[in-house]
Amino acid sequence: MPVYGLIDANSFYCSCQRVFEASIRAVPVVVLSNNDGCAIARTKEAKRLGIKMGEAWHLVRRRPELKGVRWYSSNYPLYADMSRRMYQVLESRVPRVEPYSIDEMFLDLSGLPYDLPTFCRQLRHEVRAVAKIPTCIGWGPTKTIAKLANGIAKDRPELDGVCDLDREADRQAVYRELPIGEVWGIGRRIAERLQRAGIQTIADFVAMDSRAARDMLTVVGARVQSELRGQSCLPLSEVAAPRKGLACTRTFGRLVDNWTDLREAVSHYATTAAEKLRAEGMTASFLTVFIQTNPHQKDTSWYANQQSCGIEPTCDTLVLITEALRLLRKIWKPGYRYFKAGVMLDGLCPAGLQAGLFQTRDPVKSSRLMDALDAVNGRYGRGTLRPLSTGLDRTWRARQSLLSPAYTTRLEDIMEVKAW
DNA sequence: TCTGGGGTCCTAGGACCC
DNA sequence: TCTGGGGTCCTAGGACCC
Repeated sequence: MPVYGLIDANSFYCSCQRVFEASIRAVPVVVLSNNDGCAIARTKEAKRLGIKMGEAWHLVRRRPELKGVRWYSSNYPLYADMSRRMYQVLESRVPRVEPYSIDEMFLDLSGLPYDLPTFCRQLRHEVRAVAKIPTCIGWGPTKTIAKLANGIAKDRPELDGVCDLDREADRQAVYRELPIGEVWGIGRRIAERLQRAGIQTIADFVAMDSRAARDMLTVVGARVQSELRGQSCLPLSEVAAPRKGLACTRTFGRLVDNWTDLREAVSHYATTAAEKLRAEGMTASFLTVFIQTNPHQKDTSWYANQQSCGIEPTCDTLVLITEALRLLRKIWKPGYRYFKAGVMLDGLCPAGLQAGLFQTRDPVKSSRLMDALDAVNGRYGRGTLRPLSTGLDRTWRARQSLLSPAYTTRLEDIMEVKAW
């Protein structure tokens, strides 16, 4: 029988901030989304103060009881690097590890010659000691059960950060207690639909006729049900599937009402998207540009539109900018105050695989230019060398009023320790 | 002052073809 | 001339995840 584990960092982004700032280790900490819009990570102290996931920060921060909360703009390069460190520790101790998200990894714990509760406690302590990140671990016969166990480990401090749902009897007890909405893969909509049908707890759902579950919730719901019954449907995969698309989209720091700024922003997003593409050694053959005014204000001043086109597979920044701006010209309407824009790339293929029969550009020249661009920016920092169309002032950029240093990924930001 | 930025998978329905 | 079935591909939209 397989045993799947799930290790999940506690308040990951906040924990990353705490690694480098001893003074915030015991105080409530919040990390904000791009543009300092809403709270996307909270420590348990912050949760206790009633700060909800996704709450608009400009509203929350006025509450008097939140005076002592320390908050940060999100710093993704830092979090990505801390995630890598966490993975390295796990990889050295567990035969197979599947990175699932930036702060979660599935573990294959099948057939290990250890007592699992003891082993998992040690694993937690090692991640804490080496990568400096606090975690919880849950496990069971399927990924869905491991995920559920992980949630329980988080909620119940008396479990010392681990939860074992490998035994049927333990699961049944848990299933009777927990609402169906707690299950991975059952979101708000589906939970509501199930509740209307009289299904409240996980036990109710597990007992539901499989055909009825399938008819109501399609194959997705049927799979969740099987997994909860202990039949594994979601295998562990150590190699990430090649991604299908990527995007660079941003809310502006202020509303943008003129063509020049919008053009700069879209050029900038196309540049970033192209950099991501090259970093993964891919080309794209489908490009989408979208713009929108404030979606929270849908009256006559609201406008949203998008345009897509197929392109000769490329990862060339200049080509992507040209195409993106051509699409932008088609959808741009003057007189609106734009709130957000984005560039999305699809039809991703490994670079160098499919040289088109009727190549209209010189691929050697393009790839040399892009290599040079990436080399300069790699050495002297992103954006050192960039197309002029991405703008000089860039006043539309998102707010990041409290961005912490990139402690582990930028040499200038490395911590200085003075001893005397 | 005013609300994130990514991704995935599945299904339904239309177009088109044999 | 009329009618039927079945397959593929594409897209939009919904639901989920972090």
